[in-house]
Amino acid sequence: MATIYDVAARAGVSPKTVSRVINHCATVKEETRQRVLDAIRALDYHPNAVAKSLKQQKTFNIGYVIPYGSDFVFRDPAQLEQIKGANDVLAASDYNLILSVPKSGRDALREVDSLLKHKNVDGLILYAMAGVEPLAREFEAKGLKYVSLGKCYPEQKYNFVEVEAPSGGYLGTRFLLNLGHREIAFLGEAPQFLEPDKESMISGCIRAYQEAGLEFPAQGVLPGDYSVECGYYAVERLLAKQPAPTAIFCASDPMAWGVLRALRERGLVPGKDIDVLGGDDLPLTQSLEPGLSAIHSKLYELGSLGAGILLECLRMEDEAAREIPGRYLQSELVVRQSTNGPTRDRA
Amino acid sequence: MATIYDVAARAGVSPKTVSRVINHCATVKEETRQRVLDAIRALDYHPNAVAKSLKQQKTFNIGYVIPYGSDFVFRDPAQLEQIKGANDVLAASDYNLILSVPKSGRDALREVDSLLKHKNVDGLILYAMAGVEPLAREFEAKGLKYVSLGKCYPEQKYNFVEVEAPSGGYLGTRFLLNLGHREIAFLGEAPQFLEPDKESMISGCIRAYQEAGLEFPAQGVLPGDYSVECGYYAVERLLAKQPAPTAIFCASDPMAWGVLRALRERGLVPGKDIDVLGGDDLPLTQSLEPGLSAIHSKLYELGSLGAGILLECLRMEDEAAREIPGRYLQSELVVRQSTNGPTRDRA
DNA sequence: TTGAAAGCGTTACCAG
DNA sequence: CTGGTAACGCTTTCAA
Repeated sequence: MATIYDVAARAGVSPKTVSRVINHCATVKEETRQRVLDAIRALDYHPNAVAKSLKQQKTFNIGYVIPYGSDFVFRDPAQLEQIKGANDVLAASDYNLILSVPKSGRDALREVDSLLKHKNVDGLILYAMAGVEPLAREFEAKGLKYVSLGKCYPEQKYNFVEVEAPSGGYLGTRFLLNLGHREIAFLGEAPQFLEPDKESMISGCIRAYQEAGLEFPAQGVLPGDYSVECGYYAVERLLAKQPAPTAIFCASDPMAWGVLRALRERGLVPGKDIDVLGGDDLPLTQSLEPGLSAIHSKLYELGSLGAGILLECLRMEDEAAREIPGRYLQSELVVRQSTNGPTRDRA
Repeated sequence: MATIYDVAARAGVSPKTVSRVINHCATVKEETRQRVLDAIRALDYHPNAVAKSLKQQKTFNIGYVIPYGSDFVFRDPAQLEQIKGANDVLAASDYNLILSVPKSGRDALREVDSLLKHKNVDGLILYAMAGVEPLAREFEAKGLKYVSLGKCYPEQKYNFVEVEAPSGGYLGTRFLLNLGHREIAFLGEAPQFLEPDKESMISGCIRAYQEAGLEFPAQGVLPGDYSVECGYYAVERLLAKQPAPTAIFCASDPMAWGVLRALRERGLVPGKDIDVLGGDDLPLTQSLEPGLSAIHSKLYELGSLGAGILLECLRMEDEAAREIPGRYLQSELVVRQSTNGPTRDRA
């Protein structure tokens, strides 16, 4: 492998001049520049990234840490939308994406250590979920630049991007109430996935009821784990409620898919016999026919914005970079065929 | 940040001795070893991976290259199973996983360049699909260690792991024929996804027909792009065939999901009115109720075995490492509720 | 506009 | 069993 010295020798200049040419920086006489470029081509020279890293104390690697086990990550389409967002931004930059997902959630700390301690990342994207606070605190203590997807602890003010779950719940519930629904069943988030004190989608649902002057049916809420199965198996219990729900609002799309399937099997047609509203509006949902109405959570943007902010951090000088105010992403309602209001003649 | 010199100074030894302790290699007197360990702890010292890389000409990074655009990758559960397999193996090793997925398929070469040329990976996992041959040839020319998931070109003998598609097609078709089906519709692979000359699932289906002494209904084959939509929209054309198919065999699970949905909407119950067989047996399929029968393709193993082979390569001496014979993964049939044979009284 | 030489933090050859 | 010292390949201060 040719080094910068080989190039310098062949071009009859010093390594420094070659370096200047490579980094298109300084003013190099056009003629020498050409000579150097020729030598580079002739030797098929490519600068060694590792050496450059050592010198510049910069690796051009960014770690994307999801401290929750690979089952959770690779089989959840919502996770993948976030990763995709970050990937696309980083692919357009000079940075590499090091994906750090422990096989099991219990190995999380060890994984992160290997990235941090050995300092072969310049910054981190950290997926936030219950239990992540110690990690975030460690990053802060060590002065490591990071941005979290979701808040890592309630008081976090900086360096995060978060989908505002309550506002999604509010939007969806208001919509269903306006359609005339009075018996809505909710398949919400499981407490163990939420940061303590994090406001859930449900709190937004409650607000919508209050605004409408109605009492929120707390007994109509079931916790869910975001999965298809969970939605599928929840239907029996949801339908058992008295009075029977005329609509089901799910905190995630996969749960809604499971609900749709279970309803069909019971001969109930979504959007006709009973309304269903999803909570992510994932690409797969968008390609389903007939369409599932959903709260569109900007998951792709969560990832891309997070990566963008981190890159910005890395460009800034150290001190200021620590404190980029957190950003909230608002959800939007996408109405498709699964929500048409309660069936009058069925009530 | 403390360096090895700081530790050496504090422990009153030379950097070399510290190095020895860190790498648990040489024989260091227990007492000095303890002194060094104390110093390491006291200074919160962590070896710098970049410096180590430079010295050892080894980065401990492995690139996972999918030269096909992030839409394709992050929204295809089958891709993700493969990545998960590789991730889990690498997570248990000392290597980091650098995920290299261009935003658009057209940027593929540029992406790979940045990894290769700057040599900050020790090896590559390359996902093979139509058009990947030049990349593989380049790796070989440069002596870069890689393993491909799928063959990159027909004559490839070494360094690949492949799911044997024809044998899956054979298994599934034989099963359906044995159930008594005579009118089977196939939703196969799209030619643009296949390496030229690669045997498709369909060739295995044909073999099953031949063995049964039946003629393969070539007009019953539709190409698919593996997606849910594709399956959903194909149903109309599949059902239009004369005589009407009693079973639909899909080359991928997502296509089968789309088919199931479209059938339900037409009031046809899978496994009763018409049989459906999927081609991947993805985790999501496994969690569906009632179950979709499917050819279980070992996608997770594809990724994990690929990563395992690459790690093995990296441990070997250069010359020999280039030629690890390719491995084929056999699929298995998983029978669930969607395949029960043709309905006699409907024929 | 260009170059000599030091240094980034390791590892490793060769002495002691 | 341990230590001086030269690499690894690049950047960069300072001087010419």
